Amino acid sequence: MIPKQTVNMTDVARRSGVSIASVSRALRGESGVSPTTRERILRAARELAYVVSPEASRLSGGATGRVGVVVPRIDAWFYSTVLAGIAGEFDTVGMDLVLYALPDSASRYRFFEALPLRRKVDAVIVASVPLTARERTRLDQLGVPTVFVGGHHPGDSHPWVGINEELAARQAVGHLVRIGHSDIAMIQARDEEGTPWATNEGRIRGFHRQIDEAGLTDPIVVIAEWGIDGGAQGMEMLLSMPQLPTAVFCHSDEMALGALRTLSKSGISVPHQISVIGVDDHPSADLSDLTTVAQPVRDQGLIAARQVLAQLDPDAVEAPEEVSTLPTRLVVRGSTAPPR
Amino acid sequence: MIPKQTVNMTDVARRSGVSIASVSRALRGESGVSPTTRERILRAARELAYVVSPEASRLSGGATGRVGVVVPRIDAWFYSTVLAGIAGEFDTVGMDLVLYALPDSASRYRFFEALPLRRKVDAVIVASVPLTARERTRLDQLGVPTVFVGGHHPGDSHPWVGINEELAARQAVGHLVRIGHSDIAMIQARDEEGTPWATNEGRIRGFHRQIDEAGLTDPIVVIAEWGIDGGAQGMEMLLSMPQLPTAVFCHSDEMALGALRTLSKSGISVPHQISVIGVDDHPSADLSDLTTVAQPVRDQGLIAARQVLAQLDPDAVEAPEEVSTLPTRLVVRGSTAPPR
DNA sequence: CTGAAAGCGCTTACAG
DNA sequence: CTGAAAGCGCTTACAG
Repeated sequence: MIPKQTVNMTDVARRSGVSIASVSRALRGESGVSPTTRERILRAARELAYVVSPEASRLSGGATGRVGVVVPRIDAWFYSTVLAGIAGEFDTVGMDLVLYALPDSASRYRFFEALPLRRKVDAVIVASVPLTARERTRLDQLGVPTVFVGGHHPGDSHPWVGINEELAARQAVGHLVRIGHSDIAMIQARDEEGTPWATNEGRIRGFHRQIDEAGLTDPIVVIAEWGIDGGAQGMEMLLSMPQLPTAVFCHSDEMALGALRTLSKSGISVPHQISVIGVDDHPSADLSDLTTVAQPVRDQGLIAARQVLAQLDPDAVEAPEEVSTLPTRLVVRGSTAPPR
Repeated sequence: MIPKQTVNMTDVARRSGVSIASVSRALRGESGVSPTTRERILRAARELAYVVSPEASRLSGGATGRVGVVVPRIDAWFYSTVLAGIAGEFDTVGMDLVLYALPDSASRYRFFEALPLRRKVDAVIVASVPLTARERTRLDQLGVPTVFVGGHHPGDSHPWVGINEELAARQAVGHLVRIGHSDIAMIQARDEEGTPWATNEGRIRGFHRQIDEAGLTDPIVVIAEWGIDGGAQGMEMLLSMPQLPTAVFCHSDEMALGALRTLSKSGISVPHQISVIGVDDHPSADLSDLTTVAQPVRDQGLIAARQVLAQLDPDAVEAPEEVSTLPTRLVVRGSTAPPR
């Protein structure tokens, strides 16, 4: 029994012997429909494999059943994992996910000026995109609930979920200090377009604070482009200096992996001659035996999704905390050891 | 100058002194509007910062401006990279991407039975999801153009883009044979739910064909679950056999990376005691110095996106081949060497 | 609890 | 070239 292409509410109404008004109410779980009628309607809808037209629903004042999700890029472990967390939650309630990637400043500009999401979604999740005041304003003009994942605290009343970047850096550097290192360098990440990523700022701050607290002075810092190759270059910079530090804190695991590659090519033994630590617990960190500070990533997506769903329908989902700072955790592996 | 939320076509019509029919025609660039009128309308629309309501447009016969994209999962390198390719193309024409992940058979079942994409999208891209006949039928019932990425050839007239999985496997095994190996094992991937992935089948076939052609007999084959841990387990199985092969062809780089991990833990030197090769050219393959057969992944998404856009508007985009088989390429790194 | 009807903001024959 | 009007498939007061 193949359902027709164009089953609409009228078909469901006819099949269950009621008006479309009742069908509409029953389908949206509104009160004011008798249990018997509701049951009959739901069965008819199921049998016809009926799907509400989001366009019509929206046009007459309903919701779109869609949430926009904005990420800097899709093909990076962190974001694809956050997306998976969001998608998993949305799937359980039948919410659709409209995906926007803003890989460069041109696409970011277009996005915030044209606001392509306008009138198309019930809510928005913004993952780790640093916003200017102007962009913040434009986002608010969408007039829908907005939830942030990672990046800067929105400051105002928007829900946020993420980690304490500064603390994560301190956990990493603290580990190095605790096992005896006093000559600790950092490979920092830079954005070629100068975007002020909260992650960068937080981890740099944490590094310096922890160094200060340990009473160490003048740590060496090199800055390279974000990513594996950047990490490799950062380590090359360190290698070109007169003296090698005994340990290196890398902005992220991906940069640490690049650093490890450079060290391996140079025949410098890890952790024997130098300790290396990252942040994230990227899947490759395990493979490369990299010590790191793990952050829960999928959970960040999951919680952001729940936050959005709770805002849209407080009865359907229990709302997480307005601000959820998830815990990070030191994962000790073979790339760190006491200095010789 | 912040545009008001509620400017509609009637406002534009009033301001330019014409009917909404003319406004609609002028705005969509249809013929049959005098230059003067058109000019007046466009100016009014600009002054009011008018944006067409996509809902209303769709409801009265227009397109949704949305394409559904279906992937088995989001947080795996291959799929997130394909998605990035698709998203990049869509962004250039303002097409929205509605994302669906089908991580297990339950979600797959729900998806194909409920067809949540119905009436919501202008077209669909299906990435590497093996389809039953029933699922194929259901997909067709969406009644929109459908394009496939990877996986099985659709067989019928749907466009497809992917690689020749069998050839990729032969390129890998051929390399091992060429440098002198004759004792070559394979670590195959299994799906816990028994899904018949085209990738598995193609690569297994390629392995055996190439082994046969080389005149080798009775290759050892172990089967493990897809992924890094599966690869590690597969190698453990090989290590428990009386004799180690001189080379191992792994279903994918991720499985090869797991295999390398096991070897490293066992103190077995690569490529000295055993050569390891994978398929994909996953970013970690470079880091781990893994020889592999590279496939273009982003391009698969990009081409699928163009294919869809061309079907929706032949004038806007030049259509790629109906069937695009992209080339794969041997990438020799340090994990393979002639046998001792 | 249930239904008839207005209306959401467009597109598109159909007339003129 | 231009406009009046039907209609897309819903939601939501308003009645009963």
